Amino acid sequence: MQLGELEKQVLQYLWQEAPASAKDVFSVFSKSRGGSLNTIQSTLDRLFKKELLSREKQGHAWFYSPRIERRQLIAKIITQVAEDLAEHQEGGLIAAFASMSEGLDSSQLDELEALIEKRRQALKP
Amino acid sequence: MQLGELEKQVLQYLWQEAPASAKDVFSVFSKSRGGSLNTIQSTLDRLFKKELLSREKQGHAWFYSPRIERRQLIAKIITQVAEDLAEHQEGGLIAAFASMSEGLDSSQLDELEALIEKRRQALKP
DNA sequence: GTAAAAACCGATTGCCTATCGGTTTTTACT
DNA sequence: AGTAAAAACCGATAGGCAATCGGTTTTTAC
Repeated sequence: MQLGELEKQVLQYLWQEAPASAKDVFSVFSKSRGGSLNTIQSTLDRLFKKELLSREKQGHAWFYSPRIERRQLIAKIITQVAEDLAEHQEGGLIAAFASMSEGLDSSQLDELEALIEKRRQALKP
Repeated sequence: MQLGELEKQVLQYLWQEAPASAKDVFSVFSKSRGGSLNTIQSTLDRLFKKELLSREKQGHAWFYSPRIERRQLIAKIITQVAEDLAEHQEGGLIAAFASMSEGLDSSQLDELEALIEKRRQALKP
């Protein structure tokens, strides 16, 4: 899943504020970065075609919302990267964890253990 | 760090077998995928310019080796992805872990805990 | 010193994002 | 219903990067 810079920014915005129309997004982005409404529109369309956004007519205009949570997208991309580069017998997720764990310090390991515990609770019932 | 398909394959090869010359790599790749020696050469060159490979003259030809371990590269790319997409207050690494942990089952959590333990030992002094 | 090997250079193609002008379709109002 | 405004849609273009490879220069080995 390859994402351009503007696509990422638009996604970020929609995770924070959805649903939103092209015009809505444009009115926010035009201040900080200029550009035209059409650019935003085609970016939304590209994200829609990538199935990262859903859309729904509300009155006149399309309103877009993320189809996938931020974390799920991050996990998806990361898993893919790991699968692409890991040794072939290794599973993507565990390979990714193994790779990253080498950069953690003691307190981050604590945080990570807390995450594991949380996840175990979620799996419990 | 954006990598093309051939670049990834060449890296994979070099992690397994280094140092290697363009000709070495070519002789392996030409069988499975065809292409010309020059293509391999410019791919090695691109990876070299990206500082993912080092090279050294051995006799006549350049011999290339990875400058970075497989896991380090995976970790680097993953951290970058996470930083790009995480909420801005969140740290890249922990964000990445948090995202991925949601996809793990119980036995994978066990594996992960073993990794943490191993990492703790490594930090010990 | 010359022939072979390898490196280097430059051009081309193809894919994808970003950009935006212009046209068509839809909506809303009188 | 008829028209004006709004929005969507279409198509073209530019720019960046990987992949590809032909041709030229440099290096090496005998």
